[in-house]
Amino acid sequence: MEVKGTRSSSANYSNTSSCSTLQTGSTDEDIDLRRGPWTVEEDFKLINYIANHGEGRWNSLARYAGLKRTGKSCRLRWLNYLRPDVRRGNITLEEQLLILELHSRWGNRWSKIAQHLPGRTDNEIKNYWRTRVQKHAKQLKCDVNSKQFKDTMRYLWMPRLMERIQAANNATTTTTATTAAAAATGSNSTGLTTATVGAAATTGHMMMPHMGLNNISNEFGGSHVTPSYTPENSSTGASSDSFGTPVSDLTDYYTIPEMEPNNNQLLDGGVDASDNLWNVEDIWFLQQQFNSNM
DNA sequence: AAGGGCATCAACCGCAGTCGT
DNA sequence: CACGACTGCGGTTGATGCCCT
Repeated sequence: MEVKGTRSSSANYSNTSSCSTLQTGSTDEDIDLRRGPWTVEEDFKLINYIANHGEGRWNSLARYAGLKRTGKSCRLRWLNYLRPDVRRGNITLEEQLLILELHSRWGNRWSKIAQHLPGRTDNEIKNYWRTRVQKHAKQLKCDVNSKQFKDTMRYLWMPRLMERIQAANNATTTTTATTAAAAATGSNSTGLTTATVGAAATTGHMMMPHMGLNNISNEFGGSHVTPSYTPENSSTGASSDSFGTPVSDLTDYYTIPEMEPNNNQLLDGGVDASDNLWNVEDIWFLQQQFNSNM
C-alpha cells in the first residue's frame, strides 16, 4: 500500500539490528532466527534466490538463500510483498464490491476471495475487512456476522458501490481520447474487467427485490446516483482522504444519527455531503431494520 | 510542541491438511 | 498405518504514522 508514507514496505530499511531473534529448537543447529520487519538485504537475497531457483520448499530455501528466517516467514514475505504481481495501492470500488460479495458467499475464506482479486493477497483483504468493514459493524453496534449487518451490506453498501462504479465507467466512456484509450482495453485501474464487475453486480443475491427499497432497486441501483458524485472522488479516480484511503469506501456510509426520515442533519454534519452516498430514506430504513431486529 | 489515542498493515502464531517415507 | 516435514489458512499482535487535544 502506498499509504501512510515510509512504513508501507514494512522492511526495516534503515536499522537491521532491531529484529528480535528466536531459537528454533527444532533444527540440528542452534541458529538464531530473525523476526520482525525485513531488511533490504533480506529482500534482495530472497528475490535473487527465487529468481534463480524458483519458489517452494521454503524451509530449505531459507537456509540455502542464507536467510536467518523461518520458511514460513520467507513464504509470507514473498507472497504478500515481494512477488512481482502483487498489486499495491488502495482497494478500489470494484474490489470493495467483490470483497463484500464474495465474503457474503464464503465468509472468512480470505485466500479463496483473494483468488478472485488478481494481485491482492489474502492478508490484504483480511486487513481491509477487519479495519474497514468490521469497524462499521462495531459502530453500528451489531455483529459483523449478524443478519442486520449483512442486510446493510447487501441492500445498501453494495448497491451504492455498484452505482459509483457504473457512474465511473460511464464517465470513462464519455471522456477524451486519453481515457478512451484506457477504456478500450476493457479494464479499469483495478485490472478487473467491467464484465467482471458486471458479473459480480448481477449475482443473484446481491439484488434486493423484496425489501421495499424501490428507490435503489433497479438493475444497478441507477436511480440513486448521488448528484454530487464525480469520478474524481471515486477511488477509481485515485482520490484519497487524509488517511490515504479511498474516499468512497465504507467510511462514508455508516453514520446513523437519531433522526426522522425528512431530517437532513446527515448532510449538514458529520460526513462531507459530497462524499455521502446515504440518503435520508436509507438512514431511516436502516434504523427501522436495526430497531426491528434488536 | 507534545503526547495520547487511533488506524493501518506487515508479520507472527497456531492449527489443520497434505505428502512423502 | 504412523510419523514428520512442509504448506496454507485464518486469527492475532506489534510497530508505525497520523490526528486530535
